[in-house]
Amino acid sequence: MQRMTRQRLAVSETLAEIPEFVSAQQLHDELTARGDAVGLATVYRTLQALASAGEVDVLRLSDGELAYRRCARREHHHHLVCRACGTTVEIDGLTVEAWASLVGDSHGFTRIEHTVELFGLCPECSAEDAADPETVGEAR
Amino acid sequence: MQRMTRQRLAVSETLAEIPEFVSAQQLHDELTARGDAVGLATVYRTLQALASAGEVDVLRLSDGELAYRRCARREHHHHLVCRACGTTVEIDGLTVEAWASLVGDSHGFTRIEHTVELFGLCPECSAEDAADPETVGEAR
DNA sequence: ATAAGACTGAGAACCGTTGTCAACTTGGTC
DNA sequence: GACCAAGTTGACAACGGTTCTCAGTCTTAT
Ligand SMILES: [Zn+2]
Ligand SMILES: [Zn+2]
Ligand SMILES: [Zn+2]
Ligand SMILES: [Zn+2]
Repeated sequence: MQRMTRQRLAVSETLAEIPEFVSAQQLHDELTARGDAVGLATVYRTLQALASAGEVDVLRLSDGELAYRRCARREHHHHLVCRACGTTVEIDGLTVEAWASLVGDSHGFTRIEHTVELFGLCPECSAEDAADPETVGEAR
Repeated sequence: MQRMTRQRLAVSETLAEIPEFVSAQQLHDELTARGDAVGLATVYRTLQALASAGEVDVLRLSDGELAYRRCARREHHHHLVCRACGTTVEIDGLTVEAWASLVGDSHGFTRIEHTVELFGLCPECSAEDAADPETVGEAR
């Protein structure tokens, strides 16, 4: 039976207040900074649980680490993420959904799953980039 | 200046003979099995070099590890990979390419990059799966 | 209040990957 | 061919994110 604990609440609520995708470690740091410390192992466990319950989305950053985000919609969707500041836009991929199953079918594959993520520079970071390409960090 | 060594040749040639995506460690094992041993660090270095030279494709498996494959075409493309046996089909994604830049533009994002991979069960593995869903391994 | 068992957290373990550095090639030069 | 500068190798250590362990703690049903 699932129990309600201070730790789970802290993880869940804090995650809800962060609009960008964050790694388990970043969230752990944030919790600590807020004086709401939770063990790192618990942060990992809780995020996994939230993810497999479909309450949060998981994304694998280019360096391989996992990042989590509480998205507005629970239905399947994709993300457009700013590489410099992390700003994230939720995208529904009707076009890609159709494309994916079409491609799968045409090759006789079944049980198709797809990974589709978009990365770029958001409007603000694009402006900075145009002004001086060197200063635009590639944070994620 | 880049030099030609026994090790680089072994890695490059062996990779060319393996039709599936393989991890650095799998390739290292294969080389050892073929009596053509190459140090693990060298396998990693060589694969990185081949990848950044655009000679091989890199894919991140669901467990996070990197896998490499010498694809037939050097132009940008995507993959449809069998989760059970690794069979891989190269896909060109004209539809997704267009979709990705359209979505990026419509949100004012620039320098869009995309990650698009399809996973499923190939025709043979689909047949096994239909016969007995329990026996179909989920190797990758 | 009590007890069963779910949960926590410090630290160890894990595992893919990268760094280190002395010894070993390779390839151009004489 | 001999020589040398510098690219390359590989055993091993180190790294970083994630998972495991397990004794102690807390939640919840009764
Ligand atoms: Zn989302
Ligand atoms: Zn989708
Ligand atoms: Zn390819
Ligand atoms: Zn593409």
